[in-house]
Amino acid sequence: MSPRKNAPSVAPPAELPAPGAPARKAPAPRQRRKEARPQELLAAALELFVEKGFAATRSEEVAQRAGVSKGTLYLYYPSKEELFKAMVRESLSSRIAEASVLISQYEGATTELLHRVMHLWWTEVGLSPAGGITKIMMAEARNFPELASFFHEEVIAPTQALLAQVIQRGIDRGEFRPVSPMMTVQVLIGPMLHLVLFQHSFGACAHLPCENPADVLALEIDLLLHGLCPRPAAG
Amino acid sequence: MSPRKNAPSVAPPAELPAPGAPARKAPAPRQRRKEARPQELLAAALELFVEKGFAATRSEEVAQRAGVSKGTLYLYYPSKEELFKAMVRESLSSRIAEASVLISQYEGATTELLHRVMHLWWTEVGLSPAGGITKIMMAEARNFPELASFFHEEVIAPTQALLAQVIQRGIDRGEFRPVSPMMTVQVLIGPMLHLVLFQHSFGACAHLPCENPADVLALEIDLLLHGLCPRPAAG
Amino acid sequence: MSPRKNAPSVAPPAELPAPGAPARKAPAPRQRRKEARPQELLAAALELFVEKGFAATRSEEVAQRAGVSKGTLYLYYPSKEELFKAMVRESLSSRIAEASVLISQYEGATTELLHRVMHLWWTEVGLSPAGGITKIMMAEARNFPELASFFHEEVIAPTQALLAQVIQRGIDRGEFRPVSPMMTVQVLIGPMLHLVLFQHSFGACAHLPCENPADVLALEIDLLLHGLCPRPAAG
Amino acid sequence: MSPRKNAPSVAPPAELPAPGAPARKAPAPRQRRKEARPQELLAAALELFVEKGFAATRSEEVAQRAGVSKGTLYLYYPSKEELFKAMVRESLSSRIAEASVLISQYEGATTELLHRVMHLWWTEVGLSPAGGITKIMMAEARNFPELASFFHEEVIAPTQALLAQVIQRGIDRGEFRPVSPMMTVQVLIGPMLHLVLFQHSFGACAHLPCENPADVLALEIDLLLHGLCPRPAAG
DNA sequence: TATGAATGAGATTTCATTCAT
DNA sequence: TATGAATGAAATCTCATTCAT
Repeated sequence: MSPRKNAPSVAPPAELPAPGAPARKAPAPRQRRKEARPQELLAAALELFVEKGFAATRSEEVAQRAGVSKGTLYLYYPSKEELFKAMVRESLSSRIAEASVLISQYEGATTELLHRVMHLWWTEVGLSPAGGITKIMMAEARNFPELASFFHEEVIAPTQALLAQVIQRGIDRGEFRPVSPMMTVQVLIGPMLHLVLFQHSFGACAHLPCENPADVLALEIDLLLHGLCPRPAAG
Repeated sequence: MSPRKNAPSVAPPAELPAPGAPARKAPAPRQRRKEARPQELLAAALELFVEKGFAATRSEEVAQRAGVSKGTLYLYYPSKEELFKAMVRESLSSRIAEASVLISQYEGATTELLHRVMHLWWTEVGLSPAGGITKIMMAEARNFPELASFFHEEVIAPTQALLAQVIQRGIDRGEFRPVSPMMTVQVLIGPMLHLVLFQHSFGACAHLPCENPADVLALEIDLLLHGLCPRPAAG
Repeated sequence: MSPRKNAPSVAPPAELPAPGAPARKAPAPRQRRKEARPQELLAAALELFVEKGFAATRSEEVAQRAGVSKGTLYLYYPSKEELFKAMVRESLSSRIAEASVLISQYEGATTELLHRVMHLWWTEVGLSPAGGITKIMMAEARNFPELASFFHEEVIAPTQALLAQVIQRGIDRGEFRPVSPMMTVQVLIGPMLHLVLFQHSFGACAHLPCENPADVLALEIDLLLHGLCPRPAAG
Repeated sequence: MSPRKNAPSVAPPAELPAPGAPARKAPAPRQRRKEARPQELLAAALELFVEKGFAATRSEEVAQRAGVSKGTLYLYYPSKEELFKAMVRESLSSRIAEASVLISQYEGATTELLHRVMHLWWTEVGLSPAGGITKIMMAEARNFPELASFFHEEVIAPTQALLAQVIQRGIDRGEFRPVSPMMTVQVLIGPMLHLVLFQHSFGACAHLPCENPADVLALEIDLLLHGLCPRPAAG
């Protein structure tokens, strides 16, 4: 702390607003809604982190967008890093849990299940800002190893496990060829992630015509399931 | 926040030459081959930009790794941004030209051509540091729109055009189903890019066992060509 | 710079009551004896100011240690500075008054009186946290001039006057050489203060073996009274 | 780094000075004297640290007083803490070495030697700003334990050892009574330190008449050597 | 051509104090 | 009377870029 803060500044300038002036607009209403704050901050953080990345986002900007002051942010999250983690948990961890339920209860064909899981992810994550989180994690992983570990543990590993489970189910039921589940998961995830990353990077730059992502996705699923080559004796 | 503060650089590579060693013996202490300078700077830039991203890379570090002083860097490239562009041209633009030649001269089956093009890209770009450039462009695109435009024009568009040409060739020759070439390109690129991005982000973090990228790639091509579902009457 | 950032607080004393323990059982959860509040705040302030200094002590910490909220502190003392003054009056001013009484009523030899006054100060002030107040005043005097004035007036001047009175008594009664009382006071105070300051600074740092303060003090008094040089004809 | 720094602000406001204006006074001559800088910075640091303490001194202020910018300070010393240490070494460690030489070469009476050592310290350290260093170390020791350790090792311990050596010499030669050297050192140091601390705290506050420090010091030495009590059979 | 000292805007985080409840 | 959420001015340290040599 600076002593200057305590030592009463020599003659505090009379704080009177110019008479007639609009009373200097009291700094802020200083609202108090403790319960809502975390959500608001997390939402602001999500938007900004996705837009600019972790390092390039100023914590003050997050606060501002949430409508509070810089100090208030630190009242709720002790550091930018913790804010980020909270945002990830809020945005992604919960979706993974939902998908897990869907999968374990599903009874139909695995092809159908795969379709649904991928569409679910696409609409719930890919199309929402949350999809951009992966983009920034990829970029900042090496600069913030602790964040990378956290993300792997909290998001990547569970997601891969879930999808591998679906593939395995298809193999067990004779619906799929006997491929390696974990590797196939990579192949499945790849284009979707690519689509999302593209949306959140170049796609956000008002640029050349991107293909319609939904169509690309449909094509991808079709190709992966049935191949690019025509079936020799496809009756 | 600067990443350097948070990310306690994974062991700064001992910059000291072994004592007694001839200090890496630059041809002449002050008069090194000036023609080599740009290449050295570009090589250093490539490594560092890929490792840490554009914003988080300090220009002094680039200079240092190239063995020159900070001022010298600015003698060759008027700003960090121009350095980046030069590095992209050096690392990627030339590879695209090479591929273009290969494709236009190829005479065999398109399936085979696709295999070769993708393997070429994988070994020449994917496995080299140059693969990481895309990672950082995705992350920084929105923060540095001019860089994004440049990259799209110089790299993305040409690459997509090239691959679309291959797909079209396959369709024309009856080897492929009549899909949309541009969309199929996205599907093709997706998993490869994903693989590369992963290698350059989480893969660089000493983490959980990544699948072997080459195997994943092979599987991907196989799946895309022949599908995940077994062929009904695959003689 | 805030010291808290640099000085990784020597193990924040676990603030949690032992689980299951009755949470220190304040008489009534909300309705504690209001009369005790000022004392509790003053006691907390004394401890913390001595430990960390005036500027480096956060007012919230004082409140916390006293078991109230930050706002409550400001209900009793309008600023950190006023809190400090109140704490000084509570801790030191009263002791000076006691000593004054002792001196004016004393009837024996002045040597003896001096012994007693000094021992009194040592046990009542030097050994108690109150001794540390002088340490912080010395350090912060120039940053908080108003506090310095206050302290000089309230503590330093009266103490010196009191001791000068004792010396004068010794001279008047032929027990002491005819020295300057005020200057001799400085000499007397010096080592005691030094001892106290040391205790509250380096002595609190778990360091090299400090000499036993009480022994040092005894030696000091002995030397000042009888000198370091042996008496030529000390029968 | 913030991208905003790199991304060329949308339309840099034309930097033209108002025509006729004095060309905006080029920021600073940007002098270059590398060799002199450390001394200048250390001198500024000494003054300010002594005046305001370690925590309350802003590093920018140090730079300013040395006539350089904030950034330049960090070019020479990587942190405020390191600046402080360098300043201590510059100001105190060298004096201790000098005194050591004086003592080991001295041949006369120990009484005389003690006089000279103490006067030396008084003029070289006590009267110079360097004397204030001890003041701040006492105040900040508990907030900056690492600094405290450093200071003890570098200054306190060597000083005490040196003085103890002198006392021992006096005892060995029969000039002093057989007292404990280390404890006597404390007694010797006490009032001198007190004098110095006082000078640098309350004494700097334009206050009540302080006694003349030199006189107090002389009296102290006289008393310690010959005692306050008159000699029974002194001539 | 090459250097590296110097600059200064800027980013995170802290904390005395206020005030709605 | 008591709370504790909210504010915002500071303080340390970083780094792209300039420019005297």
